[in-house]
Amino acid sequence: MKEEKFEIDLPEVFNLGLMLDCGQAFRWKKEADGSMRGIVGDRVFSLLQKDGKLICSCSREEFNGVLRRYLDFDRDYKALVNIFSADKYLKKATREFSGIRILRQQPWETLCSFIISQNNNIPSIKGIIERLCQSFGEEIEEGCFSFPEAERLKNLKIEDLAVLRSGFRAKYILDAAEKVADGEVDFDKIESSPIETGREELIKIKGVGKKVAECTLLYGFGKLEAFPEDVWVKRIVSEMYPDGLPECIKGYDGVAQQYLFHWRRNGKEFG
DNA sequence: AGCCAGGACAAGT
DNA sequence: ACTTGTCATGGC
Repeated sequence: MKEEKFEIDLPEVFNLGLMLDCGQAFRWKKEADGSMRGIVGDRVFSLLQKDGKLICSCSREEFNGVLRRYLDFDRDYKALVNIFSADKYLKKATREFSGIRILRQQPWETLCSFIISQNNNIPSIKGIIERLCQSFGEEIEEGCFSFPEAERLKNLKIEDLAVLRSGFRAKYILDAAEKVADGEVDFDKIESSPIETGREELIKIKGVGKKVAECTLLYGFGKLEAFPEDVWVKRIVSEMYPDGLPECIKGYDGVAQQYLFHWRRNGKEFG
């Protein structure tokens, strides 16, 4: 099989390694040569950021059809970061961790991943997801498995998921698979509706509360006004923004949240 | 060894 | 409408 390559110039605010490993997605791995290897849908991609270019192990058509959207390639993050700089903490966070973009992952994978994330830590989340894919996904290439569809999971029983070691979350995964596969939670509707509709739909799933719903809407549906509040972001809000979030993030609350989350999680408090 | 983790839920005020 | 105990499991 021939290894295709496609190169493209990068926009200004773009850090591939950071955006793929800052708690949005859980399946990308950094290779020895610095490239990132991961799976989107039923394709394995190897991506390398080098000298202002992105080098992709795929064709131009696949980049335009899959990665351009996944990486939020065409949004002007430079302008966005500039708007955020009106706030002093965001100014620091965006400078220190410049180049984070909000990924647009597949909705089902996003939903399922953040159900698994609840009351859990990132290394453990990655392990559970990896075992989920190995156990129930399709092997695309040697050692690379797709994320199993809701239809694949919906008829499984709790015992079948024991291999995941996902604890109390197993029953939540099954309820989500059932409601999504049966259309009781309608992804097309969520995508084409205002965010409030998505919130109402997603929390119909057992084990999906406000936080998981916001994460799904942000990372899976591109609703950048979604604002997930996990323990870290709650600390940020209570310590730095006791009187409310800054006006400058309006409409892009989730983007600001991602910078602050990563900043705080990497040991920064007040600076 | 014990505490915590990108929470949600049910039961109790 | 707010607070609290509980839920599995693993990482550190």
